This record gives sequence, C-alpha cells and structure tokens, in this order.
Amino acid sequence: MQAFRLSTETKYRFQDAASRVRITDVARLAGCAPATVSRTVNNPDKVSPEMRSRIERAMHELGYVRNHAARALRSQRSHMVGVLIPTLDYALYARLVSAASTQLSAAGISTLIATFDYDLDAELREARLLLERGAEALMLVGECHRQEIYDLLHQFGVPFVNTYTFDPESAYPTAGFDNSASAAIMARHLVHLGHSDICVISGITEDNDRTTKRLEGIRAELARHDISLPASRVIESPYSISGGKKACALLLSRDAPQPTAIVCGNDVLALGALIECTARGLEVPGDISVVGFDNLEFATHLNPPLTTIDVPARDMGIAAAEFILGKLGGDEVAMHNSVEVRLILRSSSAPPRNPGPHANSNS
Amino acid sequence: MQAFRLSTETKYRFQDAASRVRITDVARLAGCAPATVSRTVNNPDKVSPEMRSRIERAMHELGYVRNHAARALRSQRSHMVGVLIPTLDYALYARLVSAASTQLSAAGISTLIATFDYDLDAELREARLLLERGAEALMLVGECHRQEIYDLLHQFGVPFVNTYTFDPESAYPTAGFDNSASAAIMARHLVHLGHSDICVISGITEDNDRTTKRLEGIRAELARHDISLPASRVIESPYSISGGKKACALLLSRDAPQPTAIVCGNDVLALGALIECTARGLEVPGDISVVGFDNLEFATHLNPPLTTIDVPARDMGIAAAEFILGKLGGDEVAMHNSVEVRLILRSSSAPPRNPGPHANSNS
DNA sequence: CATCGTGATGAAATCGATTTCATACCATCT
DNA sequence: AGATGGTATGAAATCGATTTCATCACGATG
Repeated sequence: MQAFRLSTETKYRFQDAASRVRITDVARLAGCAPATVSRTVNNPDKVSPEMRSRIERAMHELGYVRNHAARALRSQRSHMVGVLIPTLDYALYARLVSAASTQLSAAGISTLIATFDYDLDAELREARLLLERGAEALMLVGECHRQEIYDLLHQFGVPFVNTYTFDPESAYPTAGFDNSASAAIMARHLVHLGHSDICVISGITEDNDRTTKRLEGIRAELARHDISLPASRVIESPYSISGGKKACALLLSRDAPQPTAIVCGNDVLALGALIECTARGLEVPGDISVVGFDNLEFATHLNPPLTTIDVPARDMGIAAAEFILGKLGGDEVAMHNSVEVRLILRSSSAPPRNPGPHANSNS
Repeated sequence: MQAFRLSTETKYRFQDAASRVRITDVARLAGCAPATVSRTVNNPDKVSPEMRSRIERAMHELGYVRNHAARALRSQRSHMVGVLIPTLDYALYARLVSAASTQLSAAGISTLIATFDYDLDAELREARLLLERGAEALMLVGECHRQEIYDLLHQFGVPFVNTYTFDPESAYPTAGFDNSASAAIMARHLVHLGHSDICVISGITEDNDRTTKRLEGIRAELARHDISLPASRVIESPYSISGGKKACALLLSRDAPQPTAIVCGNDVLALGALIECTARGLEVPGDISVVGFDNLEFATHLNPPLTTIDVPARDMGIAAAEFILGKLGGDEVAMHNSVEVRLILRSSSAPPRNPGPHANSNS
C-alpha cells in the first residue's frame, strides 16, 4: 500500500510477487487472442489441436495459473460450496465433511468450511460470510436454523441441503436418515427384550433437532408399549465419555427403581455409561443393558461389544454432495435422499433378569 | 453446459436471483458515489457519520451483500486461506483444523479445506487448486511434500506453515512439536522402567515424516541405551483399532523373545494392542506394558488407563493460524512455533516382571 | 457460381468493488 | 486577506478472465 510510492515510473501496479502471469501474457506468447486461451482452458474442443498445443506449451512455459477472482466475477460461478457444521470435533461430522469434500473436489469444486459450535447465531453469521464469499451452495446439518438463513438462501437463490436428517415432508431438501425412527428402532429392540425400566442419556437437545427427534422417537415408541419416560429418567449431556459417566452415575443413584436398560445418544456417551456401570460392579448386559448410536469403530471392540445403530456418515456426505452437484448442474434431483441406518446387535443388550411383560423370544 | 440449449428465449443472462444488489444500487439510494459506499464498508471512519448512517440504512434496506469476487479481483486479497490435510477422519487433524478455522474466521478469513488421503500427488493437485482459488496462505501438515508445492508457494509468494512438526533448523516455517524427541521421551520412559525387549507398532511411514521421525526418535533413544530395534520388532499399520490388534498379534506370535513393552504410534493403535493382549490373557502392565500417543479422550478411561503423550492439537491449530495471520498482517513473526507435548503417566506402563539392566527406581 | 453453414479465431464489452487522483469546502495560521 | 492543510466526497481507471458478436476461411449444396 505504502511501499509503492518509490517507483515513480510504474504508474501504480500491484507488483508483489513478480506480477502474476495473466491470460494476455499467455496469449501474446502463443500468438493468439486471450479469448482463445480461455477457450482452451474451459472448452478445449472448441480450439484446433495445433492452436491448443501451442497455447498449452505457452501456459506451461510461463507457469500460468488462472485468476479465480476474475473468472468468478465474470462467469458468476465461484466453483466453491460452503459447508456449515456444528463442530469438526465430532467424528461423524468430520467424516461427512471429508466425504463430501472429496466428492466435490472431483467435480472441480472447492469446499469452504465453517463451524459454529452449536450456536445458531454464529451459524447465521458464518452463513452470511459463506454467501458473501460466493458459495454456490450450502451444506447444513439438521433442519433447525435461524429463519434468516433460509431467507438469505432464498434471496440468493442458492441451493442447499440439510444433512443428518431425512424428512420427505420437509419443505427443504434433506439428505440423511430419520432420527426419530432410528431411535425408535433402538427403543423397540429393548422393549422386545423385555425391558420396561428404561433410562436415556441424550445429547443436548436445545437448538438441536437431531437429538430432539431421537428423544421424541424413543418416547413415542415406549409410549406405544405403555411405558412412560418421565423427566427423571432422561439426562442430557454433551457428547463426551466423562459426560456419559456422570449422567449414568446420576441415573443410577436416584432412588427410583433401578433401570434395566440405558439408551445413549451416541457411542461416546454409551462408552461413558458402560465404564460407570462396570465401575459400580454392574454387569452389562446381565444387570443392565447399555446401547449407543453411531457405530464408531471402538463400539465393536468394547467389553461387552456395544449394541448400536450404524450411521453411514460417509454415505451422507456423498449423498449431500451429489444432491448439490445435481442442483448446480441443473439436473432434476430428488429433493430428499435417505441413507440406511441399521441396528447393530451386539452383546451389550440382553433381556433383563426379570423379563417384563413385553418380552419377545425372537428378538 | 448442455442444459441451456432449450431456453431459446432467454438470451442467456445470469439473472437467477433477481439480479443481485450492487454497490451502485446502494449508492444511488443513498445519493452518493459508489466509492463512498465502499469506504463505509471498509473504512468507516473515513466517512462522515451522517453519510455513513444514510448508507448503512440503504444497504440494509436493499439487503446488500458485497460481491467477493469483485472485491478480491480489485484488491488482490481473497480473505481466504487454504488448509491441506491428509484426512479429517483422524481426530487430531479435525481438531487442529477446527481450531485454526475458528481463529481465522474471527479475523474475517474463511477456510478452504482440502484432503488428500496421504497421497502426495493428490496433495499437489489440491494445493494448485487452492492457490488458483486465491488462497492467501496455506496450512500444511508435516514437512514432507512434493517439491513442486514449495516451488508454487515461492512463485506465488504465498506464506505457509508446516504444522504437526517443529524444527528450528527447517528452512520452512513450522508450528507443532518435535516428533522425534516426543517419541524418544516415551522410549526413555520404558527404558527407565527397565524394559529392553521393546516392540513398536508404528503408523505407516511412507511419505509421512511425522511417523518416520517418531520411529527414528524411538530407535535413537533405544540405541543410546544399547537396545537394538530390529525390523522384526517393528510393524507398520494404518491408524485403526483392528490394525493395532493385528499388528500386536503378529508381534506376540513371533518366536523371538516376547516383548515386555509395546510402543504404539497413536492411542488408537494402542487400544487395539491392549485389546489383543487382554484377549491373549496377558496382563497389562503386569506381563506387558502398552503405551500410546495423542492422549485422546478415551485413553484415560481404558482398563488399564493408557500411558501416552498429550498432543495439543487445538493449540497447534491456533498457533498455525496466528502465524498465518501475522504473516498476512505484515508483522514480524517467529518462524517456528512449538506447542508443549507432555508424557502422561498412567497405569498401562510399569516395570517388567524381570527388570532389565536399565531399571531406574525413580521413574 | 452463388449461397449457406460450420468451425476457428479475434476484438471489445463486461462482471462489481476498490483505488487513485482531483475537487470542493472549511478551518486555521501568518 | 491569502496561504495552508485537512477532511469528505466524486469521477474514472482498474483488476483479469469470460462472453458476445463479428469475421474469415473453407467445404458442401443446389
């Protein structure tokens, strides 16, 4: 900014790094018009082979790298999409982003990432920033966002998709699975085993539709079997092992009838619960069943191996990326895409010692 | 590309979202020149308060969002930095990126992310793409990259930093810790406990200077105590629990003298090793010590709790971001920044049943 | 032979914000 | 009063690739 004053000659030019090679430089060396260089880069088959190779040689010789800002400005395409996730510290989100990013990259699209640590206002700010940066589409997590985000996306005409959720009824595109139904599957599993004293260690439900729906799904399924889930049997905890331990300890120390099963919001919480149970001399699953959600790698190696629900994060990332690529390509794409979650039966769940009225031999 | 043919009418113009509001629109409404609007956005104090508020009102009314491409083109600043990591599937990389991204975002800089799955050629391709996209700086992992990356960065005059490594001797900036020394600390710990039959389950060392250096560090430290580390006592494995199990099984089934300690390249491998040892009826640490690296959350909850090395990934991300922000701000910044790694002593390591010649009571 | 279509190329306009330089105005100082 | 300096603002050039439209050459067609 201030260092330029000296060179009185150069009629102010940004000259930092030996003034970048521009398309006109390539054109001059190849003896053609800039337009032709542009064509060889973007539409090689509209240029004759001889000219093309001459231009390619020139580009290589000069080390030409095109200026994305100029390209984006003129063509109104940024070739970037934004990904807005609560945190990268949660393995499945990271995996989802990773898969999506790889998929997008293969299509020549770069990934702008932003995290908001479960703070919806921060999410809104970051969304605005991503749009300003020219994100052509946005990948979000869940359906619960500030209304302004939806407004902005509409105003900008920017396609987007809510991942980690699947809801054919939703007005907004989804790519994921039905959190409520998936959690219900787990609840049903326990009921079929004969459990009726069931506790839940849920993720934090505030501003989080995924955890909220899972809890609803469990509650609804239990209600279907005339089992109630009073507030005293539910504890919310951040996703951490020690959070799971603490929550489990609290549940077990209440003087209500001891639970025979604990449903955890994810495998990390379940691990914490498992540790706490073992520490208290409870046998799993003999004295108490503990089940998780996510099917992280460690789940199968625990003692006992954890019954859980497999969440194909990678598939979700790919599905979301495909949706976005389709939209950007102007294709007709299904508004809602689901990935398959599966109940993974392992040995951390078993019938209670004194089976309840719902026991079912073939579960 | 091909879908446009149909609309014969629309004289194709980019009009998707009711043609965006531009700075001139704001200027017109506020009754001033575009330059003044630009100033209120970028240099509010160069505009009189009355004018400023008039312009702010106009911006709000029209829902103005500035066009980043135009800004970047003219000002030669993209306000984006690129982060190039092997994978997001590794917790500490994800955490590092997360921290860096948050830090950068606070300074108004967005994060472009790319992964290359430990394939250095893919890394080069992605680097090129990031630079083309206008990344003002790059964050890399490790020091081992294709020479072309360094050339490109030099050619573009783009600052960068190698994270996850610290080497004051390096010609390139680093932000992290000394992998060799850190691993040596762990080796020394075992030697001091009296171990001499030591095996290593290392991460894959090909194209990976972090794992390579850790192995070197261990080997050098052992050599210092006249303990050799033959190839038969080292197994490389991808970072996974089952990889750790398999490697451990292999090491234990060789007919060489049984090891009394196993050093693992990270906690995930250590978990696998622990599981395998337990499955074979070996007591840890009674029969064999097992130690890890990283200090992931689960390490402290294992049975027995895992001796490991704490790697402050978040700090590294922050340090790297600070370095880059400093560089971009034209500040004088230290070329090499280290974060503190610490040996975390837990009970998965103990003296061998028959202490070797190096035993040291006060370890 | 005139005409038309097709394919390759070039000239010039264009995308939208920033930046420089010029100008107008007002206050201060000699 | 005149010179000086500082502040607020505007006009116009500019960043560099893409896109449109025009042009030219050439072969095919009637």
